[in-house]
Amino acid sequence: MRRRAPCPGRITCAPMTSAPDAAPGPGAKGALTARATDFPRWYQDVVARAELADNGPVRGTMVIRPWGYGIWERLQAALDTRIKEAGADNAYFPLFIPEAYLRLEAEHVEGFSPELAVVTQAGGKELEEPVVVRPTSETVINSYFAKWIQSHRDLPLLINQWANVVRWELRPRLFLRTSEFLWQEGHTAHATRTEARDYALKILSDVYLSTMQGVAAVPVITGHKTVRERFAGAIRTWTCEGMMGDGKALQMGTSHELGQNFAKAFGIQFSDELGAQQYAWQTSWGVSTRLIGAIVMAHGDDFGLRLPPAIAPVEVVVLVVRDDEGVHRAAQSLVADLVAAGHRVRLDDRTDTGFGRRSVAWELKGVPARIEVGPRDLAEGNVTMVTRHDRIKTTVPLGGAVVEVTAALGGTAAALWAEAEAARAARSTAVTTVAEALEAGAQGFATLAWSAVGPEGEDRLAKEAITVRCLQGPDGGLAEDGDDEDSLVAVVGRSY
RNA sequence: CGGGGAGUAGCGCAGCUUGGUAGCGCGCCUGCUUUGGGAGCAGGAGGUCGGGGGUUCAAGUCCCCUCUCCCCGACCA
Repeated sequence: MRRRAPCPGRITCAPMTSAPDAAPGPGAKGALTARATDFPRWYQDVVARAELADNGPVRGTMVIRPWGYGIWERLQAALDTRIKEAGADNAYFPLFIPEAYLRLEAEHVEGFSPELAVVTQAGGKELEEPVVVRPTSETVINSYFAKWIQSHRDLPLLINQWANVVRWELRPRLFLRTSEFLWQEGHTAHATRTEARDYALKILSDVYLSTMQGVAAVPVITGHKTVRERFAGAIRTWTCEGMMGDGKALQMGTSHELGQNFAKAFGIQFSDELGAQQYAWQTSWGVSTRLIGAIVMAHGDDFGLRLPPAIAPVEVVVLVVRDDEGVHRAAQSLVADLVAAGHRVRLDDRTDTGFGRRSVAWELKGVPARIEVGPRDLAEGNVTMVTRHDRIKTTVPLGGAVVEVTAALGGTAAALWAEAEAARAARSTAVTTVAEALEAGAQGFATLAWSAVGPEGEDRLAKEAITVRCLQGPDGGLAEDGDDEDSLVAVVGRSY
């Protein structure tokens, strides 16, 4: 990487004086808990100190603060573009669902009933028919699909909605598990099983994998869930599983083949080309604000959050080091140049607050690049650039700062990706027995033949809080329709 | 629901054993000096001690009741 090398055109290339081992310890003022010391505590600290979110007044609820919501908006934009490219249109369905709808699909209601919030009183009186707050919208949406779909010409029907959903949680964790969260849920109906399956896989790769890996720079593995782990009401659940900094897996998104389960429950039928009545084949798929938690836990370090530029609400912050007219002028014009170059920029000219405090604040928030404009550098026509992911400081000529920042931002995502992938590789082990999987799975991902596990092995693993995260084909790719169960590979580990 | 803990300033906590003026750190406000990695000094604001009852001359502290929250055991984006 150019910035590390002694570099012509620059005056100095210095790493920061405080190496990672100079991380603030427990005694330091306002320090973060070290990630290796207590990962859950570190996570909470980062979420709080980076001002991503607060706990809501009702247990399990979450207030998403502007910085956290800014990340969500960037993720949303990336996902929404891809969803539309996949042909789905946005729509909106109601928050309240008749309780009776949930009961129409047996597995579905069984899967969700423990976490339903049910409204029994409204308008000052008991409701004759209780309504549930949607935990997901299969039931309402499909009841309308049944009305809208009459002919094979109405298919495929591809709908997405951005919404909040409620699943009452006993053990809440900000972004990862809250009683209310924001997500996107897609619901589609197709004429054939193959078409539905292909669409579920298209979403998995072209929307989810593309966003998680290409935008958020989080490496994920894909595969399908075991019967035990799959979505209530699906015939197959495809999943994206990321590995967090402590070796635990996080389910970051799922895409389901629903078969004809809901079509039969809700009467979604169409006349085919021959005039015969057929039940539609369906999919549903979703990702949520949990992705923010994934980004924190996959990329964060002892100094706080680290964001890939594509989802950072601010890509570059220009810091006025001290109150000086020339410095202010230079900083302002640099901001203008950066904006003109297409970057999301913020000017920090709060010189009534100490420089160190402001630096630390932006570092905690994970802003990918900072430019420090101070009189000392400026006297020599320079500014200092700091890249967040490696915390390396570089002195660059003022006139070349835009080019330098653009180049640095271009390398940030790749660097974060490489680091996360190396961490995952270091915690991934191939094993052959359930006993070995118990050990390796406690540290990270253990891979072994599914035939060596099976539903019985799954129970054994579950006693140690280890689950099958996904099943893959013999070559490590997605399983093909014709694959023999015994040829599959299981990836197991602890999870959030 | 079973087991373990905690409620005192915005946040984190001490004080309770042995009742006697409500404290500390961080944060916040004002002023001055500062500002190139969490600044210093001085001054200041901020409290129904979770709630109710009782004992006592006197309760954050002792007794009874009650509420809430957190952590560990069965599900999930």
